[in-house]
Amino acid sequence: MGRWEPNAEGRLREAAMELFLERGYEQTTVADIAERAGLTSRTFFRYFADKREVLFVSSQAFEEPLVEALEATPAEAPPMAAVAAALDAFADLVGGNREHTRARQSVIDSSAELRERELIKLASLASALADGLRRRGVPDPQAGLAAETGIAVLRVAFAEWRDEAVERPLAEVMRASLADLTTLTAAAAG
Amino acid sequence: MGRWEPNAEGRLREAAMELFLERGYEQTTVADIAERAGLTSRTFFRYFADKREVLFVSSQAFEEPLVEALEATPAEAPPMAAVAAALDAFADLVGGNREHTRARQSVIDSSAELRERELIKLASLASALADGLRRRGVPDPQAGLAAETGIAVLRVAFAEWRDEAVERPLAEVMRASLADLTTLTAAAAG
DNA sequence: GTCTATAGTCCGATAGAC
DNA sequence: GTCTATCGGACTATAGAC
Repeated sequence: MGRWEPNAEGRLREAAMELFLERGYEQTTVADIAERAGLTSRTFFRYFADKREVLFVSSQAFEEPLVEALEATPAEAPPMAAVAAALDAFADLVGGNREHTRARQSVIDSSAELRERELIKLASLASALADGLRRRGVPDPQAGLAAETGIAVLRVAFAEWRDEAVERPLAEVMRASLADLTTLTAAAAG
Repeated sequence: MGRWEPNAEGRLREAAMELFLERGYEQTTVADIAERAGLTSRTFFRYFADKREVLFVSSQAFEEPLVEALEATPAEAPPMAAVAAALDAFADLVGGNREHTRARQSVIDSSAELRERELIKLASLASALADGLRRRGVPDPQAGLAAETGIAVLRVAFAEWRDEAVERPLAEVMRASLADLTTLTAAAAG
């Protein structure tokens, strides 16, 4: 047993979520969060680069399982099939916890700066997926295009899944969106 | 001739671009920009909600011509064809000024908070396009999917256009990306 | 136009673990 | 002694309130 309570980062994350839900993101200061966690704001900024980051896992931790799923698909699978595998991995990660996901998302939706942060995380994910495709030999611009399109599908399907009354598994919604996309693009080509 | 020099907003925008290129975005304060424009920082915040906004046109001004182009397509055109018309309008708007666009983009790329702001502008555009499609009778989730996919194509094509050595018109790069996308999605369905 | 709260940075001090 | 985690206080810029 040390001088400090363990898991400072986890305590800060928990305190932040509680306060954001209680009184709103903008009405909560970093000092409030630190105080509830039994720390000072100085310590908060040792763990998180800024106030928004307390709601997000690190880009690396978030991207790794998706890139691994992409890379685990057979080498001969077409690019969008590899992307679809990454989307399945995403569904595995967040699809299990609908209530927690909804609570977190309600905070993000309440603040423009949190929405900005969410978008840059997804852009970073798209970039990681594009790199993974390039390592599989997919040339540019197809690699970037497949990755960005995959993220577009993820965004739409995730929003649909969050809001739907008749609840389907996230992976199912994603697969349906991917199929819709194929129909949409085929129709425009004709 | 009034009491003040005219076009305060334009002068602020120009001063900002100059300073960002001279010494970098983060090394420039709002007070610096206001001073070069002969104004105070208080006035800066009357025209722009925050420091980042000085590099962006208002969402409405940016989105209007694209939504109009989308709505001007024949009613029987498939959703992605209407989106393609919006992308053509985008190419018309920014494709003429490659050097200015490159300079502005180099500033945006230099700062994480500017990249965040750019992404939320594009997300807002996607939302406006989706609304336009819904008004044409395109149901959900197809409307959202077509709009988000269109923005994915825009992003990839724009990045390619900016960086290419053998310069093609932006509209041409966009059309090629859209065709690539059709190929990619068709291959995955098989 | 002034005044103020908050975010975020910097340097250094301190208390324990090893 | 070194290393790591926390705290203290001073500081600037953004942004909003009065």
